[in-house]
Amino acid sequence: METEEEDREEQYTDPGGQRLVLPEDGHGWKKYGQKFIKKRGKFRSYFKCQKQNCVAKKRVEWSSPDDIRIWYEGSHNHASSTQGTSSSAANQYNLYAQVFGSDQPPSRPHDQDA
DNA sequence: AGCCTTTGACCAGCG
DNA sequence: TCGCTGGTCAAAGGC
Repeated sequence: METEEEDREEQYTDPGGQRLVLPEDGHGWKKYGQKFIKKRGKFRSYFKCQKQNCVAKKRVEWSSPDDIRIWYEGSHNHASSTQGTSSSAANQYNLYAQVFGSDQPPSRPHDQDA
């Protein structure tokens, strides 16, 4: 439906020196931090929308270039950069996108000690 | 020149 | 009370 699946591949550098391929959402994201979640044994990157009116945030968690998890937090104040031929789903509220299949929301069900 | 990326440190909240 | 983690910000460097 409103799922604008722009399958573009963006490359980000992994602390290990690898290249991660993230699907472009049609927005400009600015990376503002990266941390290693010991509780999960995975890396987590923090992205923020470049628009000042945009308070949307993007988070990427991955343990391997083949196992990446991405979810969005907040909502966009402007339509997707990718000219929405039709109505873009950029005005949705909290939504977490599962690019690599279905998974869990941003909420941590429980922190299993590592 | 501008823009983006990366790392470290700091802070806060919670157990 | 302390420790720990997670999250954000800042600065610098590079292209």
